[in-house]
Formats: sequence, C-alpha cells, structure tokens
Amino acid sequence: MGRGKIEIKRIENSSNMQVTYSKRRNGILKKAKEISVLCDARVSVIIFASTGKMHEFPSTSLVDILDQYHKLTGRRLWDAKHENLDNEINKVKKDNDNMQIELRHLKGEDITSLNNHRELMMLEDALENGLTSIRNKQNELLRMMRKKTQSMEEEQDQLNCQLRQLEIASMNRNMGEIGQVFQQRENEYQNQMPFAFRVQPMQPNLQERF
Amino acid sequence: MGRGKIEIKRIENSSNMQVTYSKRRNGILKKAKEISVLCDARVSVIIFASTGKMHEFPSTSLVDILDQYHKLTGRRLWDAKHENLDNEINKVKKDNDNMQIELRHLKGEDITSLNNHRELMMLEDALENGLTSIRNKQNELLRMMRKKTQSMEEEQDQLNCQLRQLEIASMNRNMGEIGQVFQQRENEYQNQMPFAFRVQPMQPNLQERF
DNA sequence: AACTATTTATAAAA
DNA sequence: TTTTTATAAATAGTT
Repeated sequence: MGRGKIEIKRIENSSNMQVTYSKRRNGILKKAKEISVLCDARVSVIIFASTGKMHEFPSTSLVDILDQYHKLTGRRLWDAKHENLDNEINKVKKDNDNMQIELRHLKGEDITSLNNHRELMMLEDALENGLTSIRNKQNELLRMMRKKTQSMEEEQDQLNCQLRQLEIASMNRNMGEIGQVFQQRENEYQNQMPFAFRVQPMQPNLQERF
Repeated sequence: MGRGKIEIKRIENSSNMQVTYSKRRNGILKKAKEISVLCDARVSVIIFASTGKMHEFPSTSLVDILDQYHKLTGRRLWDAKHENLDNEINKVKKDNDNMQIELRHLKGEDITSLNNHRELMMLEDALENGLTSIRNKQNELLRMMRKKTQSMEEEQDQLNCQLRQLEIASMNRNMGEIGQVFQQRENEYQNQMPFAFRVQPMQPNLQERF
C-alpha cells in the first residue's frame, strides 16, 4: 500500500525507518482502537521504537488486561514477591479467622454451633483456668499494694522521726545562742556578780544527741 | 476499506462482528509483526474477544516487554497491587497480634504485664460471662438430652404396649380357633348332649378390643 | 508534513 | 469458516 511494494525486512535507512515507524505505529494504534469498539474486544498494544520511546493502547488499564492474560494462559507475569504476598495474606487471614472463632467462643458467643460436650467442657476448663490466673494476679497485686502502703507508712514514720529530730536540733541551736548571750553578759558582769547566779545552758542532755 | 464505509461503533449483528473481529485481528497481528521487523521495534499486542478468547503478538516474551515498560514509564504495573497487599497484610497482622494477646490474656497467660486493676477486672468479667454462657449452653444440652431420653422412653413404652396388644391379639386368635373347634364339637354332639354342657368362648371381652 | 500512486485491508456477498 | 471482489484505508515514495 504505497507507491511501491516493500519487502518486510529491516529498513536500513534510518530516517526512512523513522517515518515508516511513525506512520505504521499510528496505523496499528488506530486499528486497535477500532477493533475494540467494533467488536467489543479488549486490546492492549505496546510498541517500543528502537530508540526506546514507547506508545501504547489503551493508555491505561493494562493491569486488568494482564490479569486476564494470566487467567487465560496460566502464565504468571507477576513476580515472586506478589505470589509471596498472596500466600502470606491467605495464611494470616486463616489464622485470623481461627482466632476470631476461638475468641468468640471464649466470650460465650456463637456457641450454638458447639453441640458436643467435650468441646464445651474444654472451653469451660480454659475459662476457669483463665479466671484462676486472673484472680491470682489480682490477689498478688493486692498483696503488693498492701506491702507498698506498709513500706510507705514505715518510711513516713521514719521521716516524721527525722523531722522531729531536726526540730529539736534547731531548737537546741537557738537555745545555744541564748546561752551564749547569757554567757557574754555573764562575762561582762563576772566581776560584779557572785557565782551563785550564773546561768547554765538549758537542756544540756539534748545536745548530746546531736 | 471494503464494499462500503462503516461507522466505527459496536457491530450489533453478532455473526458480522465475529467475521470482522477475525479479519481485523489478523490484520493487527500482521501489522504488529511487520512494524517489528521493518522498524526494529518491540511490539506486544494482546487481544481478547468478547467471548474471552485471546490472541497475542508476539507469542512469547511479554515479560521482557513489561520490564521495558516499567523502565520507561516508571509505572510499575504491580506496584499498586503490591502496596494494597502490603497494607492489607499489615492490617491483618495487627489484628492478629491483638487477638493473640487477648486470647493469651483470656487464658491467663502473659498477664504479668497487666498491672492495672481495671484491665484485670474487665478480663475477669469477660471470663465470667463466657463461663456463664458455656454453662447455660451445657445446661441446655443436658435438658435436651433428658427430653430426648424421656421421649425415647415414652416411645418404648408405646412400643411395648403395642407389642403386648399384638401378643394378646395373637393369643386371642388362637383362642378363637380353639373356640371354633369346641363349637364344631358342640355341633357334632349337639343332639347327643344336653345344653348345660355347651362351651362358651374364653375371654370374650378381649375380643372386643380387636 | 502533505500528496498521491499504489498496495493492502476489509465489508459485503457467496 | 474461507474466498471473492469491490472498495475503503493505509502507506511508500515523492514533494
């Protein structure tokens, strides 16, 4: 279809090839669009020029087409990662379902389906064990709290005691100052007063404890 | 390009469409091959008929083409899918972990980490509820079993009764025969014997029940 | 990028 | 389906 017939072999003239490529590429994409409309077909065309540039029809939804490709041919176009993810998700989902059922059973839901005694008894045992553990734990907590409060009380006692001692010490120091004042005066008046009136420090025994 | 010009819109006549599809499909595949040779291009054409049948060019190595597609466009066709799968897997795994923890707690395991009373009490409640449900269910089962045995007993009683009746009926029939024999004899000796010795059928009231 | 002679594709018919 | 054939469409070579 042109001025002359051409052989179907690589066009060596680069610019000729470029032109032909452009024309034929448009032709194919147009025809792809046409058949998809005329015949209700799904078409994917991807063309890479030798230069590396790409053109495609349709411009989207290749994923869908590839899914269909996989379904029909059994040829898997996706990589191992995809498959792994699929497998993993299935496994995890199964685990999930099982656990959900177990949980619901433990909570006493959906047990209408359980009609054999053995299963019910196993459930009961599990629940009783759980309850025992929980109550032990609670008791333990209680004991710990009691211990804690007790030790806190002791600590407070000790602190109170220390506080009192500090107060006493402080008081004592004041007393000491007063004593010094008296001493001073005593010295001043030493020669004027007989020894019988000399003042002794108050509570001398408390000073020993400091 | 045919006997008449056609509009590019869905061909409603099914067999016409079929013919057109076949011709145009061949046309596109041929042109794909041609451009790939003429212009040293890489081409992938995949066509699905509305019936689901697939044709492609080239018949292999789509994967390579898709690799190139990815390199050129940066659009990784499976990234979106992978991401979705990743998200889903993470979500499900999280659910899984939570459920596992809940399960272990309900079973009284790993509760050392639970140090607040509120949680422990909630657990306890859940377990007690579960236990109540289970026990209710067990009671229900027990009741059903009792009912069942009761109805079975009743049925057996009834069967026994019917059996006795059959026995009685059978006996009665035998008695009847014996009675007939006596009757016969009676007839035979009727003239020789006075009426005072005539035999009456045994247990005449049992016959009424049959 | 347009033109156009020619080839090719294909619509309708068989 | 495939073939035939008249015609539309595509395009090779030219401008």
